[in-house]
Amino acid sequence: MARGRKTVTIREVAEDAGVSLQTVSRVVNGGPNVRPQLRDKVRASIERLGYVPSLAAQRMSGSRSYIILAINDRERTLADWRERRGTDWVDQMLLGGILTCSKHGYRMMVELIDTHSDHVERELSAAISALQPDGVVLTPPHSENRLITELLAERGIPFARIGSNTPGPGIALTMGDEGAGHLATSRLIELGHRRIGMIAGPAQYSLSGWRIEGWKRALAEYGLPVEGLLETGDFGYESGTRAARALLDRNPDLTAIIASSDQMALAALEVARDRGLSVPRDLSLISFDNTPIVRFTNPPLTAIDQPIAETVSRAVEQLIAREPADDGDPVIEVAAALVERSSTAPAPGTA
Amino acid sequence: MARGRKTVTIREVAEDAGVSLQTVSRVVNGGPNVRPQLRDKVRASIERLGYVPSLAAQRMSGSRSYIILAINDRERTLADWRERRGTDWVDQMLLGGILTCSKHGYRMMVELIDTHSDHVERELSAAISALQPDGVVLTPPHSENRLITELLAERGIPFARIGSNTPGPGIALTMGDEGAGHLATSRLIELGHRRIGMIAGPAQYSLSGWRIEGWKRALAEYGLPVEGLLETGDFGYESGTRAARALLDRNPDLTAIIASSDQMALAALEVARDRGLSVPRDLSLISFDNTPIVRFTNPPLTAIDQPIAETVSRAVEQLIAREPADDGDPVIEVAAALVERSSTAPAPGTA
DNA sequence: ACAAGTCTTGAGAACGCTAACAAGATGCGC
DNA sequence: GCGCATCTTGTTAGCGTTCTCAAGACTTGT
Repeated sequence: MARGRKTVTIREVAEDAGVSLQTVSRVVNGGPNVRPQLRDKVRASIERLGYVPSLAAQRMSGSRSYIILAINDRERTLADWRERRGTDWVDQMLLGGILTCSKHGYRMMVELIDTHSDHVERELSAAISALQPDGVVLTPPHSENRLITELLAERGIPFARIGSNTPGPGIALTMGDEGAGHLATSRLIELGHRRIGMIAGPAQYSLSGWRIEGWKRALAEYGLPVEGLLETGDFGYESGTRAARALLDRNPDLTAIIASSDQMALAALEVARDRGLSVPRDLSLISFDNTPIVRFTNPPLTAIDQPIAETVSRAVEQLIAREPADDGDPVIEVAAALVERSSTAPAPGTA
Repeated sequence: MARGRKTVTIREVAEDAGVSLQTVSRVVNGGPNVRPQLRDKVRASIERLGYVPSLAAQRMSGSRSYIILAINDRERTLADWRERRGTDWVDQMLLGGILTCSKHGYRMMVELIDTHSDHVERELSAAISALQPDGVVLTPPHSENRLITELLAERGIPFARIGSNTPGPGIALTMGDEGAGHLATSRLIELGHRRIGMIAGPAQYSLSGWRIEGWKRALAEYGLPVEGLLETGDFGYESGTRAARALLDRNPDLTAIIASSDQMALAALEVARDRGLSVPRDLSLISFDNTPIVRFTNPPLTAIDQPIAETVSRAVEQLIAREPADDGDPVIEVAAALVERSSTAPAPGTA
């Protein structure tokens, strides 16, 4: 079987252009000191032969690997997948990442790792040794995992922590969860709501805590109570059902709920329907994430939009631009926005 | 800045175990002729030092690259993303791919390519030269792009065509679209429907044609008419709206619609609601894809479930297991299933 | 016009691994 | 016990690129 034509190497380009390997390499990498005339000649040869440098060889020669590694939680990803729950979050981060990587001649690779297992270090370590990425993007809950951040810091690999707002090591990229929690709550208060329940995410995600903080701050600003209005879920549908029931059982006068994920909001919507509560007439609902699902529910949900793709994109930009011996790692905020749909309305009995 | 500890190389393992590099290499790759005693000794050293072979170096030395490349349509992916339409399809294929790759010590990389641009060849060629993947997974509409399949065949790179049922070159993996179209249509006929409209996908996707074939076959089996019952969309929401309107305008007696994507089905649902038609009382609806969205619509949609993850997983298995000089490329079918929810009911006026 | 730079180019080593070959050890049949 | 095949281990030569260093060509200031 004809193995097809051999790959074009830098050597062939060098011969074709009548220069040394090193000169071609300089042209390819935009090296500074090459006469324009020669440069054009080399470029012509590259174009004609269709030369593209081999990633593997580039890595081998000790420079960059042109690979950014994205770490996702295997457990959660698998569960989402198995239950066909939709993994839009993964999607978004991948898109933002891949697009930005390709813009800079990089590639993004995804690795699934169990945060909870005691192999975390080993798994991550193996991935890094095999790939030797130029940067790593950590998604929650990995962003907060000390074992992971310390390993990366020790290895001297630049990394970004998505959904974290604590300063280094590693670039932190937050979507302003405290602000988003505050924003959603404030809006409900403006609409006349006084008893606003919160279905938070698991404590293991620090962003869960921040959203709660924002919610509390808004309530405090209006002197509204907090007691008995907080429930915790795991972002999944079932946990949302439990939480919504608990909230409504405990607070007959509840008129609004903020859910920390679309799935939990969907569950709350269903619970409300079961109890004969009309959304938004009797109960207003705001969710977090704004995945495609919430546009097609009945009614469509008002939601906090998480600019995940944008955030990951920013993270990748930072990692690629990063100088090896750079100064302190920044904390970057990509603000979330409130998208109003039809699950929010003035509180019952309001003008 | 301390660059962190250096990566462990095969050389260090060899020294630690007191053997040659080659022996370590053999142990790592499961080479056949190593004395058990030595093998265990080497394994112990590997374990102790935490050695993991460098992907780049492995590729360099002329063997496999341990990389499977997945090609997606940039245009469509970007549009999906921009409009936050949900790219569950991408998700599913990624998951199936990544999981199966990692099971075999491979990695999956995603590349977005414009099918329509005249750079297709160049883009693909560049990706292949840079990555030198051991296999390529083509998703629709790339699966049918001659420029692409010929390029891959010529280069001698094993590849799989998802959503295609025509024999080689390249492994074909179909979800049985003709059968699925037939299945959905038959079910509706069983329910007493006689005027069943079809909103097909774009002709550029060959699976669109197959679904139409299945629909026609089922109708023909019952001597039912086809005329005026076919509309074409582009899988997107807006096109679904247009198609559904056209269908209902032209056929006042229409009692069922099959839509070739969830988005188009959602649009049809909305059109029906606008016209005061109750789903499923007045109009039954079956969609293709079964993405998470359709579980949360009102009513939840009956849908043909596309086993995308499963299919991609099978594709990857095939590619990895592939011997270089293998015999003919197979055509593999991973059958789709009908998931009944609440958008289908007996035709109006039926027992 | 000359010394001291700066720009431009090239030669050779190195990156970490495996393929191909070579050589020594072991087993087998007779 | 000898010759041959087989098993086991080691040695050497790349794979395609960039890095380091060195040498030649060109500037510039005086």
